[in-house]
Amino acid sequence: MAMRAAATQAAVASFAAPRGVRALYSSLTSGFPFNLPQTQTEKPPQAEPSTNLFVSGLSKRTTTEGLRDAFAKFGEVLHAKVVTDRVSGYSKGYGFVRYATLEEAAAGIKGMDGQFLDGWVIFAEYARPRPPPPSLNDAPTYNQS
DNA sequence: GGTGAGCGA
Repeated sequence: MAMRAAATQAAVASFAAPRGVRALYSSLTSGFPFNLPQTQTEKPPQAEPSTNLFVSGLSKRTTTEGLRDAFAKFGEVLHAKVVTDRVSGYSKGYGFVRYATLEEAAAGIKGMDGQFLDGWVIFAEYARPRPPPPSLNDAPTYNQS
C-alpha cells in the first residue's frame, strides 16, 4: 500500500486550501455595472507587492535548495529559506523566497502558486512587512574610553 | 517520530 501518490496529497491539500483561491475572479468582474463594495478600496485582500514571498504548503522534505530551484525558474532568487524548527530541525512546511524585483516576485507567484512541489500543492503570496531586527541600529560601540 | 494552518534566527 504505497500511497505515495501525489494526486492523493494534492487532493487533500486542495481541500484544505486556506487562502489559495485566487483564480475565482474570472468572469465575475467582466464589466459588470454593479457597484462593488468600496469598503475594500483601501484594504487589499493580500499583502502589498514585495520582493519577499511567503510560500506555504511545502512538503516536509522540501528544503531551501528545492524551494529556490523551484522559484528560480521565474526570476532571480536572491534568497530562499525554508522555515524549520529550531529544536527538532524539521521543516514547518513553509518558507520565504526573496526575488530581485517585484516583477519577478509576481511572476514567481503566478508561476508557482497552486503548483506541485515534492508532491504537494504549494501557495505563494507576498510576505508581510516585518519589524526590523533590534540590532545594527543600536550597536554597542564599545566605549572609547 | 512528526502533526498540515500559517509569516522567518
